[in-house]
Amino acid sequence: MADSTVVTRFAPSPTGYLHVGGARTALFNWAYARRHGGRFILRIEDTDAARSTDESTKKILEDLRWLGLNWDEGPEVGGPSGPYFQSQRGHLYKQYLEQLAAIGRAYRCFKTAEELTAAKAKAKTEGRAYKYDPAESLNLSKAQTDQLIAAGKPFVWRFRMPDADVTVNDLVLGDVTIKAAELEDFVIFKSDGGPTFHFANVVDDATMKVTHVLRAQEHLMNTPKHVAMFDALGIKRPSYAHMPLIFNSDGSKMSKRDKAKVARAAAKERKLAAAPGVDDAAFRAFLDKKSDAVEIALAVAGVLNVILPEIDVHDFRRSGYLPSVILNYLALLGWSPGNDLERFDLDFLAKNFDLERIGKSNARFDRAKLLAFNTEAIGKLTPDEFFKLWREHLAAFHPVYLQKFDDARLRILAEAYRPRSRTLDEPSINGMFFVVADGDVQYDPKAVEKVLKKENGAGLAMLRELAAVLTAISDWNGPALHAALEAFAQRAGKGMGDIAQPLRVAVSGSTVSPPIQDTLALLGKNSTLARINRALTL
RNA sequence: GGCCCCGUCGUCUAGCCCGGUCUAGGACACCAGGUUUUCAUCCUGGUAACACGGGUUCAAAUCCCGUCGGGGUCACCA
Repeated sequence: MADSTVVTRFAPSPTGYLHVGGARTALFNWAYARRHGGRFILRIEDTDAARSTDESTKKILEDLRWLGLNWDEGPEVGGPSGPYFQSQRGHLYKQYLEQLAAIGRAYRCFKTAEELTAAKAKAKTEGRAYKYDPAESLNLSKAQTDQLIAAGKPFVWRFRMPDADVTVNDLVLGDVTIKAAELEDFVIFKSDGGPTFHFANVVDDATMKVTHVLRAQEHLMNTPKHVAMFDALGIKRPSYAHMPLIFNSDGSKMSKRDKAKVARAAAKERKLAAAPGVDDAAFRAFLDKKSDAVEIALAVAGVLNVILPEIDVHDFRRSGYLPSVILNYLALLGWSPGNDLERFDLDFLAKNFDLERIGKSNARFDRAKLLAFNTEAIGKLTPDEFFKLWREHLAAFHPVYLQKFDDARLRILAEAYRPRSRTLDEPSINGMFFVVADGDVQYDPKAVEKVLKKENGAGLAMLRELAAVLTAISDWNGPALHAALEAFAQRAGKGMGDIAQPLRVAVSGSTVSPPIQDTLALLGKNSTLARINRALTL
């Protein structure tokens, strides 16, 4: 039964990429709307002009689309309640502010930030909890107010909270009551003439006729403010559902700074003196924890070859996770369908998602489990599906492959890696030796020592014999190579592993590659022999 | 610190609302074997939890209270 009255929204502020926590919020709102045949709105909360960027908006839209979370109303698709950028809805906020002012529920406050800070400090030294005292502002006469305005004194507008306890009927947590004494008159219009988050949020939810607000639990203490405004405006409150938070596996908050932390630790441990493309001052600031710039973290990670923790949806995309897997895993963080069911897709959520089964306790993000889900999902892909997805991944993150390989060869490479890939990025990284010139293969010293030089160069001796065997092969393809190598192994009384490893190190530089006959076939006879000859000189 | 929310294996959770079927189920991780041409898979088995203390009851993971622990929030950020 379609309940067309349900309207949900996802309202990110465009200050960076789409965070996984935000993605889950979007997912739940999307799923709830779908489940009830309602509408899902995307709204950009860019009231903070200093931090919001168009670039970020673009990225967030792109990530949502990549995930498959399509919105019925919002940027780029329009809708009856537009515009969908708060920066373009100023007239509405003004209008509702006037309405509140007219009924005495909004008033000017001329207190400066310094005065407020001082009052807070005083309360602290006196050991009492600070609470904004509205008396002075409320007692200002019309004449006094006019005079202050005429004098150009800056002011904010505050909302007059009711002198009563406020109960929020949360669909996940149940009734939550906050005592009147805990609530204070908060700012709804800043001195720069723009609305604060609280006000814009409420006016928009009201004018967009949002019926259900599904958001993270960190907003719980904002909700009394929000419902009080709905009440003052005489507008029916939407239903609220606050969901548990998502943390790192160590219990810390998942934040962009995690990337800086990991990169900084690596830079210090390896005594990195500079990072490419980063000027010295900025780099030093980064090391001194004065800056957590993501660009610097990425540059450091690049030279030191360390993997930064994934935080944003885009990070997981770059790491080669499938959108369906991210969605599935995220849904499990805070929701469960019961019946020991764990693998499901968007379609399932659109049919089965409900608020009753949202959990109340915070969850930790477990990358190992995400990886396991991804491994399984990739294992189920057909060769064609894998090829298509990997090709897209390469186009976005490793275009060098598309320059070096035509689709026919790329398809063969894809098939060599498909059964041994847990992410779309693993083959991209592990297969680098396929796309570099023969003379540029990087030899891993440990692999060379262990496989080629150990025991008086037994591996090298083996390689010399193999070079002769391979040179004699005219029919250069997987099955033929396999047959030839196996025959040689028989004659030499060796196991396949004894011959494969020296060859693998010689042609790839490492101990890891697809099955050796496939690797050699893909590389071609010339490259194979050239690399073996080079390895012989190591 | 005030206020608010939460508390089942290492992690995510099922079970809790409607006490008995729970000697607490699943998944991931971990451990031990096995398959394998490296890697990645794959197969088999195993370890592992109701935070603690009271109470209610014939019976409590399930209901009540307290303690402890974790988290959120206290901006002219959102």
